[in-house]
Amino acid sequence: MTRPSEVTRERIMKAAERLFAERGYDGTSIRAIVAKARVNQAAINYHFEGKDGLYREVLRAAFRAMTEDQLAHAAETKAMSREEALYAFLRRQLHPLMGRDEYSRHMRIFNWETVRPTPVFRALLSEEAAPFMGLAADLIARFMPGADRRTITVASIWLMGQCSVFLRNRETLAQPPVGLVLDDAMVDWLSQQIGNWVVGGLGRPV
Amino acid sequence: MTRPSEVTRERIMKAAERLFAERGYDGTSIRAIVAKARVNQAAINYHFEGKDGLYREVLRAAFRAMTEDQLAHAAETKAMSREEALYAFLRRQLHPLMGRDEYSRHMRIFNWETVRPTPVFRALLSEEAAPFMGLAADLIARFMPGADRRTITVASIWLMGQCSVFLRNRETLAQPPVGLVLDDAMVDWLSQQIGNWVVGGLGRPV
DNA sequence: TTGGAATTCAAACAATGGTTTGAAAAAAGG
DNA sequence: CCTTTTTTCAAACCATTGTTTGAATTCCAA
Repeated sequence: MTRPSEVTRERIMKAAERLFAERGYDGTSIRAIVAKARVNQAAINYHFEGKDGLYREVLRAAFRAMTEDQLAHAAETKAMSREEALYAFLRRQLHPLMGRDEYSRHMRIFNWETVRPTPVFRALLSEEAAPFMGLAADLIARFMPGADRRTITVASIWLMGQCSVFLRNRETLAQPPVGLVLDDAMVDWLSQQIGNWVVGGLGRPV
Repeated sequence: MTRPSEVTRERIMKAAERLFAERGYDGTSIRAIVAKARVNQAAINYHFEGKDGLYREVLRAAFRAMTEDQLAHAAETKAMSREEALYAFLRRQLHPLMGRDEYSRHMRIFNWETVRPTPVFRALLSEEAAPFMGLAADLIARFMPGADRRTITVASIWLMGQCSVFLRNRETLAQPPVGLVLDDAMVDWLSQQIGNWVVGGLGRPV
């Protein structure tokens, strides 16, 4: 409940989130975090019981913010047509392509986890991923009425992956030989385009 | 040209490839490599001028093998119908889902690079990625005659990304709450399914 | 104001990382 | 066979890492 301790705690969390997003867990040192946060080195052990504990806390916060954001839009999505809902979903997915806001950082942290998930992430996922997956599954089900569970599941994963190749390789794609410029207009066009392909693909399930 | 030195060089390369694929660059220590390769610790510095040099060499070899493999199939792909060619392309992409062969390891090494590309990888990509991209672009062009360059480019990237979500999250998807079992039959079914969606999507470009 | 708890701090610790060293062993060439 | 070069080896080196320590400081309630 004490005020000053909360301040440094918050400073550490903020700095750590940025660094973990940028360089991953292994690439981020305690000393780099405390330098950025302008706190003493021992503070991390005092407040989080080590680097692991800090990472767990950052991951938790990122995950919570992420699902909250998506679930907040769930209600309004239900009111849309299935096509509109799909475009909205894709746009929200592609949004991190621009800017370095909080949402983008969270995506980046999760990206690090995809190659070799830490136990912390695994636990988090098995606890809280269900409602998140449910959103995509609901959306898919509107395009594929009568499909079996496995198909719905795979299609949901497939849908979530539609944008990930652009998200993940953002930096690489911006350079030669591709040279993809990712401004606001481009993201708009991109979600439209991908949306069309997805609608067309799911529209005629063989 | 000396024989014995080539042997240890090869031993190191082989062990390093496996470990880099499994744990990434940062997660792999020199000591772990030499232990697996059964060589002296100083051998890496002697033969590769350090960890960086070894990694560069592994990356180069992986990249070369990869493009060779893809280009080898390019000819036979041209003879197929566009649908058949697409299924073949997808199947080759999804292949690393099973087994721990060389091809799968190479894909895994590249996966590590997508989060934060090393300068080595960047250079390699800008030098040799063009023919690789060209394959996908050619395939796409058969489905989208008359489309402009940008659309073709984006669609090619999109196509290559169709499978990546399954590849990259393989371990995570295998566990609850998704629990995707990835045996031979599943990979077959998966490429078929994705193929259908892609064909449908590209079939009606708005 | 004061006394005890919470927090900060600089310094040191222990472990692990990549790299270097200099001598010993092996191989190659004459 | 002897010399020269190449290759291996055990050990040490040095930088960096996460963590611990114990004293100093700040905070807050009594």
